[in-house]
Amino acid sequence: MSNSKNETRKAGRKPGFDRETVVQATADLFWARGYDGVALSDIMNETGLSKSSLYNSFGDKDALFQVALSHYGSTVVETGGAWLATDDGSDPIEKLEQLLSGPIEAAHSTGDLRGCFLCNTAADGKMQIPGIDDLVGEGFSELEAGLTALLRRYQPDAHEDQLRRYARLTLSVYIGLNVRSRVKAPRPVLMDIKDSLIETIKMSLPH
Amino acid sequence: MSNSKNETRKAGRKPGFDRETVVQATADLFWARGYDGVALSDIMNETGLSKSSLYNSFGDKDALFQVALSHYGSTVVETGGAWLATDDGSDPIEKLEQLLSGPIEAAHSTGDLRGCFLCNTAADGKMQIPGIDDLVGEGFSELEAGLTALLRRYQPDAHEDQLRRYARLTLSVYIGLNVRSRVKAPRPVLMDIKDSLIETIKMSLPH
DNA sequence: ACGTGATTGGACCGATCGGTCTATATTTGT
DNA sequence: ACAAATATAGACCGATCGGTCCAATCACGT
Repeated sequence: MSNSKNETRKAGRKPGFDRETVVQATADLFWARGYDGVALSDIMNETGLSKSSLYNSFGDKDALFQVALSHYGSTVVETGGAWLATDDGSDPIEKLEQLLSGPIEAAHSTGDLRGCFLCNTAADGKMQIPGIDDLVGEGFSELEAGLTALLRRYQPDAHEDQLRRYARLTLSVYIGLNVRSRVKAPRPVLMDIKDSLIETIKMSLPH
Repeated sequence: MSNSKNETRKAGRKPGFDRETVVQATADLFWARGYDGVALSDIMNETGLSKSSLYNSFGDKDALFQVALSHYGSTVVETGGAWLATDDGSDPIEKLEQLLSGPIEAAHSTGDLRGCFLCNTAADGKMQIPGIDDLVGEGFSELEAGLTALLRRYQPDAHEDQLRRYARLTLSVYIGLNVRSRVKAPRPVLMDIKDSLIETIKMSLPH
């Protein structure tokens, strides 16, 4: 008889690793170096797992990448989207400023050139990997929703359509900012982009 | 001495290919599939040249990529920038509309998912390849200059600083648009981005 | 005609890739 | 205690990568 569903209570050795930790390390690798830039041996070195364990627990490289991007989506992107959407009493424009300053400071202050994993993946043209296109789409949708909520808080009287349109504009600017951060575009250029967008929002959604 | 300028005139077999054609084909490959997505064998197949000829005439894979991106810069980007900057009597807003519609139509009408070679390269994180960062920076600068000129034509009275800031904003939006086109973002989303930017320009640089 | 020197195709190379397989270790149900 | 099921390490595999080398080819200057 088989059993109900989840309990296939069988025997077997217990995994000697924490899944979350492994996924996190894998995501960091793919984030920093992209799909082609990461070899299975890199993941083995970083996680301490052997190839068999990786295949056993996650599947092939595509599946590994899928899991990594999914993890990024349910951590960085989701918390980011929620942070944008949350009304914590802060100034919405200030929050927008912080969001856009993120990639700029990452590149110019901390020298972090990873950019945004979602953006990198989208630009990489690796969309044939199963599930990737959906994950990217969902991630961008979450950010869009967060931005829409943020703008709604800034200007509650605006039409929903208009808020969404400016949220989409903002997201596109954010993507462009991330891309240009990766190539170390001069700080004044990036600052201009940030400032002009904020100026635009202020002007288009009068307070 | 017969010869013209520079050379040590020696004997030797003549190259059996047109350099321009080879560079063009190579650029198309790298554009469509990125650095890691193209093998030397792909270039050999596409151009008909053997590995030795490629190494002899261009150098290693990095040099090949460098030449390809440079070619893209001096054709697509340069003519694009010049087209933007030229005052051909057209409506500047209409020209802006055409620019931003480019990636949208490419993805949704012709199914062309190559995006922008410059943007793809920037996002790819392959900046350690010699000369690449400069080429990318120059390309973006050209587009920025073209956009600045375009906006100046739309609103000659605006301050140069403001024009440049909005040109940079436009370029960032354009990059984001290209990235999202590659992942087949829904057409309405992309149209919203385009429309909101144009609305923004109209509002910020009153006619 | 002839030799010099550049061009060319293709064999060849070591390294690395993603992926599989087998032997062994470890845990659980009976 | 024992068998079944799972986890792990590492050897192993074929394919492919970028790059080198060499012998054959060909054009030019003399």
